Amino acid sequence: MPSKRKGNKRDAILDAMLDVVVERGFHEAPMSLIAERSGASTGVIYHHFASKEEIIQAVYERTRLLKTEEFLKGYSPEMDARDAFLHVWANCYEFYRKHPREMRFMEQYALAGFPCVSDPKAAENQFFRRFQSRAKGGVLKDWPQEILQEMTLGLVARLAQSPRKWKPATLREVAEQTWESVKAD
Amino acid sequence: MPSKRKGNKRDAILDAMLDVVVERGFHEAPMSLIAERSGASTGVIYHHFASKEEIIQAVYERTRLLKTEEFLKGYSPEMDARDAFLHVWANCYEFYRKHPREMRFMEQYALAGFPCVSDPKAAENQFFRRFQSRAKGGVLKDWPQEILQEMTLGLVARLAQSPRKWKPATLREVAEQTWESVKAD
DNA sequence: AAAAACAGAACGAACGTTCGGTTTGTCCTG
DNA sequence: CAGGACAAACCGAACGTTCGTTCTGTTTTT
Repeated sequence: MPSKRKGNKRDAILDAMLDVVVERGFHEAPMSLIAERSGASTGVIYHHFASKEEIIQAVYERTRLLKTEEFLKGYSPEMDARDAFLHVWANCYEFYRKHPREMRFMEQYALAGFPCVSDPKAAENQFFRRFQSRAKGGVLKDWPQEILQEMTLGLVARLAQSPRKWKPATLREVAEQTWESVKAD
Repeated sequence: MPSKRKGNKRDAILDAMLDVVVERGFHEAPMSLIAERSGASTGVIYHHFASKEEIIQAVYERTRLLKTEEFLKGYSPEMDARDAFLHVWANCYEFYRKHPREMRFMEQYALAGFPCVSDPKAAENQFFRRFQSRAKGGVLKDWPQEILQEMTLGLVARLAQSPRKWKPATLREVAEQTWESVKAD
């Protein structure tokens, strides 16, 4: 049971919801279990949150913010295009590797039909504005952004999700080959 | 309410479960709604299936079989490597386009922690045996199969999932570029 | 006439939520 | 610095609802 600062159990409740949803799915995530895992009583849970759904939304929002921050860490628009691409690729892989539970939660959240009030791909979009297609003065192939995104960061997400750990050399090769695939000729 | 042959409601129940799960998630998929949507009473549902979970497993298995069949339609191991690749790529895209609900169900099923008794990627694996990496006498880059799979059929799955409909010319270009990315130099 | 398919009311269990009361923290006043 | 007052944090039993499942009986098929 992860205890947090100041005797406040709000974060512990969010952590518990994240864990339980990832382990067992939104079905089979009863409040009684959230209470047990977080070390909070059902009473205090409803002191912090109005409903179960509000907890889930809060986990979503907290994770979305964390992702946006870590994605763009150490990136600046002045970087050379290829370097910037490989840098964010690595950031992205690192994030998903370090936060596999958060990643699974986000995917399940979107798939299960919860309302995504704020764009879950905000981080990706922000980055891709740097690399607009050549027709718009960018350096990438003249394909729709969504396709380019799936070929690059979408691929990273799924590679990081795998239980296998890839050799750094292989990952580097994949990243470089990907860059070759999407950059304008 | 899709009615089926022979007055048998088994299929209608599976269809209803598929629809409801995709629309609302495994949570919020009560039997009462399955009964209403399928036009079957709760009594007859439990005549055909032992439990709610068994219905879900049956939907999973039915979809998995359908997918395996359609993936490899018109494919034979004697085809030229590049042609075979592009052919199955197109099959794959078509399948996901024609069966978006089935696709979402399968993803949610795997994510929500249901036991995958039979390999959900059986179709992909069967196809990829044709294209083993060069180190094993194949024609693809010497990367792990899982990576190659994500770069190719995994990408198709994502593209087909998008609400946007891509131009056939663009798709063809993406397919060809993908082949260039994964084939051995 | 026997079996399979079907209907829908009913049941117990489990769920999300509420409620009354207790502890802990904070800050004001003398 | 003591003490009292107010609020926020907290607990867990209890409530009403809804869920998955069962049961008894009816209709349809073979």
